[in-house]
Amino acid sequence: MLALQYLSRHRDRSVPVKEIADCYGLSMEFLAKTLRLLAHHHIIDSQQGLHGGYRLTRDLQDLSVATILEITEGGSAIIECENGYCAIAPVCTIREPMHQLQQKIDQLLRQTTLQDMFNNSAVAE
Amino acid sequence: MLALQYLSRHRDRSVPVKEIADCYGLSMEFLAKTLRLLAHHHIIDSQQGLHGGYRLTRDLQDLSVATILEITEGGSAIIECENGYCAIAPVCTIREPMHQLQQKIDQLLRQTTLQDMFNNSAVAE
DNA sequence: TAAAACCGGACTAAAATAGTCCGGTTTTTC
DNA sequence: GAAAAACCGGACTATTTTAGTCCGGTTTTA
Repeated sequence: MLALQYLSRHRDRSVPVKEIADCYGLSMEFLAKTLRLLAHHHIIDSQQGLHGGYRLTRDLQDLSVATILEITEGGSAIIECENGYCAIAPVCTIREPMHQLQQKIDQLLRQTTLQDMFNNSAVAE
Repeated sequence: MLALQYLSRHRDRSVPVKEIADCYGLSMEFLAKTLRLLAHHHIIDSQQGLHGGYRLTRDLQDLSVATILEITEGGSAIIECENGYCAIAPVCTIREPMHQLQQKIDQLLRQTTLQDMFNNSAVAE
C-alpha cells in the first residue's frame, strides 16, 4: 500500500523498487516480490532495463482495498470455509451467518478505494 | 462460536466439553482449551466435578462477535501496528487511513451480537 | 558491452496457529 | 472414602502460514 501510494505520487516516471524500499526502510527483495505480483495483475506497469521500474497508470478511484488484498494476501477470509473445504460443513450451524458477516467486510473493503486511503484524511463512508 | 451456540441451546444444564466435541466432530482437548479461556473471561460459567461442564448464563444480545474474537483470537487487527510497535511508523503515510478502516471493521464486529449470529438467518444491519 | 532494473523460482527462517499430553484438582455418587 | 467424571493448566510438539533471502537470468539503455 505504501509503495502504491509512492507510485501514485510519481506517476510521471518509472520508479525503481530500490527507491521505494530506501524511502521507507523496507527490504528491497521482499518489496520487489510484491510489486512483481501487482504488475502481473496489471495494477501497475513494469519497465525493464536501465531506468526501468514500476509505474502506476490506473486511477486510484478504480482500485479498491479489496482488490489489492485479494492479490497480495489472497483474499480477506475470516474463516477457512470461505476459501474451500471445511470438514464439518455438513453439521456447521453458523456457516451462513459467518458468511454474511464476511460479505459485509468484503463490501467495506470493496467500497474503500485507494483514493480514499491515500488522498483523504477520512476513509469513505 | 459453535460451542457457544450449542450452550445457548442448552442453558438448563452444565454441558461437558466432550458432548460438544462429539456433536461437531471436534478435538475435545482443543475445544476444552478455548472454553476454559472463555470461562476465564466470564463469557461462560464452568462447573467442576461429576456432572460438571460449561453453561451460558449471559444474554446473547450482550455478547458481540468482537468480544469473542478479542478473547479467542486476540483481536481483529488487520495491520500489526494496531497491536503495538511498528518499525516504520514515523515515515508511514498510510497509518491513519488504515486505522480508520480498522475501526470500521471493529464497529461492524461490535454491533454484531451472538443473537444475530445464532438466532436470525440475517445478520444485523 | 556494461550497468541498472526487473524476472522468477527455489530456498530458508520465523512466527502464528493448531493440536496433544498429562498430572492435578474438584465434585458427586455409591 | 474411593472411584468416576469433569474441569484446570501448563508444557510440549506439529503444522501451516508468512516473511524474508538468494541467485542466476533477461531486458533495456547509455
